[in-house]
Amino acid sequence: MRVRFAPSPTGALHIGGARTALYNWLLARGRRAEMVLRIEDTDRERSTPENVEQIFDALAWLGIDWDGDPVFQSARAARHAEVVAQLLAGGHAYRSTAGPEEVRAYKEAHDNRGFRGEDEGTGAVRLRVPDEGSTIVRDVVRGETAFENALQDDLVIARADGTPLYHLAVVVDDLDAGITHVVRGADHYSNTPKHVLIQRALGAEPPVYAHLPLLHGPDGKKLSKRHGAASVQELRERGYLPEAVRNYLALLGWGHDDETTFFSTEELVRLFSLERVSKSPAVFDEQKLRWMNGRYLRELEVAELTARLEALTGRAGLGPAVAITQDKISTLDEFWPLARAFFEGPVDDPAAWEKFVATETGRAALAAVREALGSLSEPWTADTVETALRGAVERTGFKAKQVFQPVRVALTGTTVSPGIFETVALLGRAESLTRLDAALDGRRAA
RNA sequence: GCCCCCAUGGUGUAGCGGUCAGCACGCGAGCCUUUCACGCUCGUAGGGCGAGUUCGAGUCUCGCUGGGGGUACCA
Repeated sequence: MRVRFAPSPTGALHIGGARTALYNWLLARGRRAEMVLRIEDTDRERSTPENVEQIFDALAWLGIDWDGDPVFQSARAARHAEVVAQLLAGGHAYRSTAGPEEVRAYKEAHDNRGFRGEDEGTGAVRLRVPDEGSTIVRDVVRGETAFENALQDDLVIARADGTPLYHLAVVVDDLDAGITHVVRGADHYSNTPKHVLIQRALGAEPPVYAHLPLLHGPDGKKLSKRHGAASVQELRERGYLPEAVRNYLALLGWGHDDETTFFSTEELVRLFSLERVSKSPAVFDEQKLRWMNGRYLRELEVAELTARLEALTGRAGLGPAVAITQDKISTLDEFWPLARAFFEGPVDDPAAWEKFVATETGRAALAAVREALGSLSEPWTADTVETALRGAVERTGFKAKQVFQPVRVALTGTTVSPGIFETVALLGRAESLTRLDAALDGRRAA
């Protein structure tokens, strides 16, 4: 068994393409079979080196590998030409100058039957499609469908200049590579009878086909940039974890049973089967990905999460901040907004300042806390800080919240931060007192 | 226009002729609580429509409607 993945080589690895890659990969790895990668672009207009590099990066990030060197369709032009010549010689194809106009006219004159041309010895190469019978497409997820040959046009397989067209190229490349299972998007379903027709003309047996349901955006339209993240590159930039993306993507169009939601990659490899792939299109729901990502993120060891965040932000020494923010974030890029105050001082949030610091209770609370913390020496930990702060609360007679929010704003500038005791503990005695004094002096962060 | 596919709550899905139609996200309420989250509890909401087959249909058949895909000398 051998599968192949052929990304659209436009640079971005779209989410739909990523899922197709994943399914192929799971299938191959689960069966100890091979997966080859092919760049389908007969003239390399789209597959620039930069674009191809981006695709490779995205696949690597997702943890999807393949066997052998990637195949560039453009490099196989000679082989394609050879097959075209063979088809011509065998009478399975002919040359015709008929263009779209002629085809339309023919169909109008023939009750919408498929276009049939004359061999003119010049022009584009068209495959001769039988007038009778039908072409059966067998698909693991969709069953069997019969396409009437009489309705199918004699399709162009090579341009007048001899360069091959997609339908011819895929079939030849799959054949030569010994591909046994073609797992691709359902947008190719209606094209499949063409491929089978070419295979028949070549005397070859069709591979096993599996057409995956398309992915849509929340509006039911084809998934695109308008819907937010549309490529795995964007997912990566937004701070999603590859393992979470893999898990989520696997579930878009496939399910194991009625209750399992979390699958390790090993489990996916073991359990995945084409037979359980659903037929109907799915909507990519970033909210659910987000939730799932948060679950994965919280399960990471602090050291591991720290390493990933340091790689992402290019900063070091994030560990302590990571430890107290881990259960508050669901994507990697939610970390910095919560942690920046530890490294860059309080942020400026006038509304928070007005509401909690520039008030009478706020100032009273801060003064009480300044005093309590001022007289607290070592050890300076979340526990000792808590004792001190709770003591201050008691002395003021305020509610805990009335004291803690002003402190939070004084120290971080905002009303949203990690736990207040942990925050004070991490900031340290000197810095905490400095920021408290600044607030008491009415000096707001700039 | 023609051809093909699809159809369970807002979303992803389970079911494979007899279930109180299950699970998860989301949403709502409550609990927890120093903010925001996390976590926990409860709740909300579903088989497009119409026929047929059957003792019995989300599950089988047909029609309709809706959505999607294809229909290039694009991939």
